Amino acid sequence: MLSPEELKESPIFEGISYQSYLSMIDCFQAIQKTYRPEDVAYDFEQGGEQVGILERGEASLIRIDEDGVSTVLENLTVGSVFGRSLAFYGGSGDSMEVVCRTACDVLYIDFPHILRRCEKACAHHSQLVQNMLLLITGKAQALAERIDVLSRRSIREKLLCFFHQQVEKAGRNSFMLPFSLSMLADYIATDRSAMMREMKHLRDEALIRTDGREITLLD
Amino acid sequence: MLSPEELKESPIFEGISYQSYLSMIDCFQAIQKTYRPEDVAYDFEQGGEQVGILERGEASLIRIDEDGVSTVLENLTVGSVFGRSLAFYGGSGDSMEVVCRTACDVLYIDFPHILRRCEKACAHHSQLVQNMLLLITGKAQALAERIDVLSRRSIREKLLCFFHQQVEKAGRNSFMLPFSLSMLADYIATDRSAMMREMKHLRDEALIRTDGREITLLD
DNA sequence: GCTAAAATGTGATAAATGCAACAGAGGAGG
DNA sequence: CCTCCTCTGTTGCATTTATCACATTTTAGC
Repeated sequence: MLSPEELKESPIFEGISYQSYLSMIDCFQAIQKTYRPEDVAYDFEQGGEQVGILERGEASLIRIDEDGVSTVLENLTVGSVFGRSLAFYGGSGDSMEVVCRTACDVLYIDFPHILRRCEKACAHHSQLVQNMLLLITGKAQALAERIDVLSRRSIREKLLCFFHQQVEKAGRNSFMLPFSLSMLADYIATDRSAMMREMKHLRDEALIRTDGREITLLD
Repeated sequence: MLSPEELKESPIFEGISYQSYLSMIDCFQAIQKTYRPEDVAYDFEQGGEQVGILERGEASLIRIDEDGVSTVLENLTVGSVFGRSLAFYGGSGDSMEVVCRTACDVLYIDFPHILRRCEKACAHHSQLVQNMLLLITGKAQALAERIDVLSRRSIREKLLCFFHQQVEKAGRNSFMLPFSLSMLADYIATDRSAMMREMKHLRDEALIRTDGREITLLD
């Protein structure tokens, strides 16, 4: 349950009065949960039609294949949404989980309920649908960005594409890596040592400069 | 402009009366256009805040890099949405276009307008937001599926992942490839001949059987 | 501060992949 | 019928990438 102050910060309930919020929580049977680092917040096997909205903290959506190899599919931050209804990475018998990287607050809502007309009088139901539209648009953008990187044919191109994206966001030609180099290798779906070698080449050719996790694109 | 019959088939205007549709077309300044095969329906440079909704036909979202190499980023079918606001593959200076594969009808709407409260009385504005939510959810699912494939580490794994997805959708262990083998290589971001080689290996090991574009997963 | 764990950095070698080149099959259009 | 074009299928060879192995540095926990 959110306090009136927290409500203002909530990505999904933004623009909704505290009064409406209370009746909507009831109407949607929304559940708020708090997790500690390393906790598993959501399992795609069970999850059902529930969608999770990350209200606080950072988490990762992990895929674990038959051989036990795990891969980060998405990095979730405040305002990220997840759930089988939204992005069912299905087919192969791999299991998938949302694992908290930090302490997290997650709000769960029954997704089909959002799309149904509200029997009880939820004054701001349509506002909530609109907020959800914004959140999912954000998700689509993040996924599209990732595809832009992954569809490159070599490690070098993947790295440069990712660096360009980050530089674009930062608004200047250097930026802080949002995660470790190991996770970067995972993000671009290549071997870590191969990626390190390629980064060295980029440094040698003076295409980038690195200082810890700060990376500068030279032009 | 849609006829009352066509309206019923429209993914974005579903559940909206013809009367409301007419006033919404006006309110949203929606524009419907028809294209022939090979036409460019949308250029991400110009497109602005408009989103396109594919009402009829098939199209592809293509990225063209500095060297002129083009890559299929998305395959669009009826109900697909596209536009810079939805998925800005930005950063690198590559250009991006939506190219029609068949004859297409596309409806363009100003996206921010959807999110603003309607000054004129659009009775079904919230229904439209809800429909848009469904369409974008579909897009997110398609993107997530692609990432599931692209995040695999080898051609073999990519192929098997893709085949499993298709088998899952078909509901039986064989399916028709939705596009040519050349485009499949593009979809999984690898060299065509390398992919052909790997498919031969899969055939030799009796993991799959192929007959033209019909592929059967053996177990 | 100490210790264990994770992250970083590098190299040799094997395996996978990309590239270029070619040839046959099939379709579209004159 | 012929021609042009795209799709399919295949190969040898060069390059890229993954694997393994190791040393060093940084981080986190007690």
